[in-house]
Amino acid sequence: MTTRDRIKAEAMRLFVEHGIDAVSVRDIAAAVGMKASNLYAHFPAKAALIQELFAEGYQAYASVLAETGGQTCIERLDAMVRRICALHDADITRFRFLLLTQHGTTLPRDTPGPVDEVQTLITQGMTSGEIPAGDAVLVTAMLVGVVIEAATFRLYGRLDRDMVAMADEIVAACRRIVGRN
Amino acid sequence: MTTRDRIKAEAMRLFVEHGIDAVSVRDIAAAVGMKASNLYAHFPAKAALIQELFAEGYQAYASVLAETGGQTCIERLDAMVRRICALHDADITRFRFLLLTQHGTTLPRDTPGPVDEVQTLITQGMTSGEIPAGDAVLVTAMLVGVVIEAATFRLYGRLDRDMVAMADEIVAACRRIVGRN
DNA sequence: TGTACATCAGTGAACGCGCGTTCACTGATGTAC
DNA sequence: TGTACATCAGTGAACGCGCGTTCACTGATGTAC
Repeated sequence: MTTRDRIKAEAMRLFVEHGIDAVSVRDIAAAVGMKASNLYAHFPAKAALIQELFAEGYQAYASVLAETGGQTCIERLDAMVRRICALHDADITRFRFLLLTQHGTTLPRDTPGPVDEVQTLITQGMTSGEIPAGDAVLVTAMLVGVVIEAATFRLYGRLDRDMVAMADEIVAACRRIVGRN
Repeated sequence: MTTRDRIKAEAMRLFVEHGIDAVSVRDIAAAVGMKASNLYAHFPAKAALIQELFAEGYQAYASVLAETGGQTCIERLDAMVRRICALHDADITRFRFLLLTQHGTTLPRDTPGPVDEVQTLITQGMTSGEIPAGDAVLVTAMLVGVVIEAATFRLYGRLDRDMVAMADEIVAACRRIVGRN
């Protein structure tokens, strides 16, 4: 693990624990075991570090969705939900970081995010007739909301099962939302 | 409108527009048309102002849910969703503020929030058998997620209809999630 | 084998800045006699 | 009617602080001759 990666890991941990604005570059440096000035040998600015963490995390979720296969749209939707659950459980800190930064950080508008992957799938399903026609964007919003909020409840201790353990119920709800149960 | 209320309104507007940490007490004072020092005649600290805004907004949502009537659980759930949609459309800035502060601000743990109102309803419905048995907390999370994410999509311009205009579709999805469509 | 040099992660001290907050003061307005 | 006083929203200047960032420097390690 390179020094650069250690900085990223410690920074994300601290951001999640205390909030982004409450963590100074001195805090991050101390967690890594160096002085703040040396962070600037690895990142041009604090904002660049945050941006990189966000973009990578967001990208990871988008990639996992983009790679998901399946014969029918419903099968693909099921698989997407399950893979997101698994990805969440594998790195809860990252999920929490994305949750924390989602409102406020802006991304390059051209790169498709996780939401776009779902929206594309739903739109296809409606076009082909596999899914009952409707407002594809609204349906996408509701699907995304179901997964995110379940994870958020887990984050704050309202739910204590892993996302993977709840995946069957979440998948079932998603199927009902799109109208194919 | 008292000076105190003007401070609260301008502060919320600025917080939503630029993010909480990016808005200084000088910014708020300038928006109201006074000097920063005079804010302290109305609020003991910046944090107290934020706390008050959050608590009031959160409370408003909880109250609206608590007051919702209806014969059956499903009727009450429908009504809750519609009232939340209306409340959202009536003050989008407040919704956005709550969205922004939800991760990071902590509330007095004893006061029941909007989420608790929904959870109580779902639990009752499952106990009485009106709603198919299941994990009441998970179902609550998914219901909350559906509404919040639809509003979030609207906030970021992915959806451009008012929440009230989408209420029928949202209500239908909620019914399917609880298993009574 | 020994010496000179290049590389490079990391340091220490300092910078200017804007932050939240305090406090003695002002000046307009209302009230008592 | 005029004077003295209380009230109170608002001001101006200053405070100490921690922030992000810069930069000349250090000291260990590897390499060439």
